[in-house]
Amino acid sequence: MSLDRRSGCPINLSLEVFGDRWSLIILRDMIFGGRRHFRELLNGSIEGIASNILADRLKRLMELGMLTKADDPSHKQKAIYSLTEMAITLVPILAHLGAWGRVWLPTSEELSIRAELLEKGGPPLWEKFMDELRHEHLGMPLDTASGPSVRATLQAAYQAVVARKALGASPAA
Amino acid sequence: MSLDRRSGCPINLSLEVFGDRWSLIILRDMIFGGRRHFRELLNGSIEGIASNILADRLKRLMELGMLTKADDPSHKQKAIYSLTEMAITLVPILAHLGAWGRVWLPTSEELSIRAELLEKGGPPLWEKFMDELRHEHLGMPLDTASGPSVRATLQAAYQAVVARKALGASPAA
DNA sequence: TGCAACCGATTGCAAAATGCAATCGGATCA
DNA sequence: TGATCCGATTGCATTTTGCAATCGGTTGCA
Repeated sequence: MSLDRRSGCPINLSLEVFGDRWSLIILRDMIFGGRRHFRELLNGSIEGIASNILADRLKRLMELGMLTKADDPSHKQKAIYSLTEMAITLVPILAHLGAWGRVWLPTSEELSIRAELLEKGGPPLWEKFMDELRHEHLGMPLDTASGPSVRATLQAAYQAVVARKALGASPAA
Repeated sequence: MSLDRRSGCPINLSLEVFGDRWSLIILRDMIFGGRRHFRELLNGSIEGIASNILADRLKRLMELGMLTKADDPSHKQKAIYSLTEMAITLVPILAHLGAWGRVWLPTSEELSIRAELLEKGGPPLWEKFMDELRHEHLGMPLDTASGPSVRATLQAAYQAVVARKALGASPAA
């Protein structure tokens, strides 16, 4: 919250941007979950952020240039949040972070399948995903004719794991 | 500090490890600064961590399996902290983070030169650096006959920038 | 031998951040 | 018209942080 004890070190400055418990969670939900509205972020994330913290972090991320806010034309009260290029370029970092967490931390299978696919896809997949995000959030044209979106692919893999687990421990046996 | 509101998501779990203001700063100083002792970490880092916070984070990072502590044979009171493999594999993440910060945040020239070199070196340089860290911290043999250490190279570049700036604005004009 | 400096922490206390539940005024929907 | 949803905001208890002083012990030096 401070922004003052800064030291010009890239890592330190990066930590001042998302070195807290929630900022990167919000960005994760926007990037991978496709969430754009306050309520979606409030109720959608598994971790359960409080509304005042969410409001504060959205404001802070806007001030830092990671997000922009606009009126949702379909609903006079709805605000729609968009990622900036600055936030979209976090995708490789999030991919690395997910890969590291998958190796070293007790991740759950259904929630780490996306990290696994993202890791396996490597930089080309990240680039495709970033292009899709630029399209969604910045209105850029989609130059690569593409097939299913990366997010849809990740989501489908997640659903497949959830469905398999719901059928019981030994589904195809 | 919680470790409870966990959600199995790799990114969330990663944030529970170093999603705070100081943990990653400490690891940065150990990795890039070569610091191994409490006092070095306390007085060495530009950002000025408090001693109680440092003690708490070192303990926490040990509990998480990122660090180990041992007696320094040269001094009965000195403790020497070592990185584990889990911490050493953060090097690519730190490299990416530094690269991102260098692009998007107001980094200082002398403190970002290391991030720049690390970025330009790419994965091969990171691997060499990680091997050196494994040698220093885990006692592994150095298989690649190597030339100057990565840390020394980064440090020399930093010193060169500092020296150039100390000579005044237009040194070679 | 004495004494200052240094070792890794720990303590007490003030300030700030966070978590939580209730609530706001307005817009939308039935 | 009334229930529901919208993005927040408020008040308050709890937790975390920052800061300075200090701890008991070790070391280096005169």
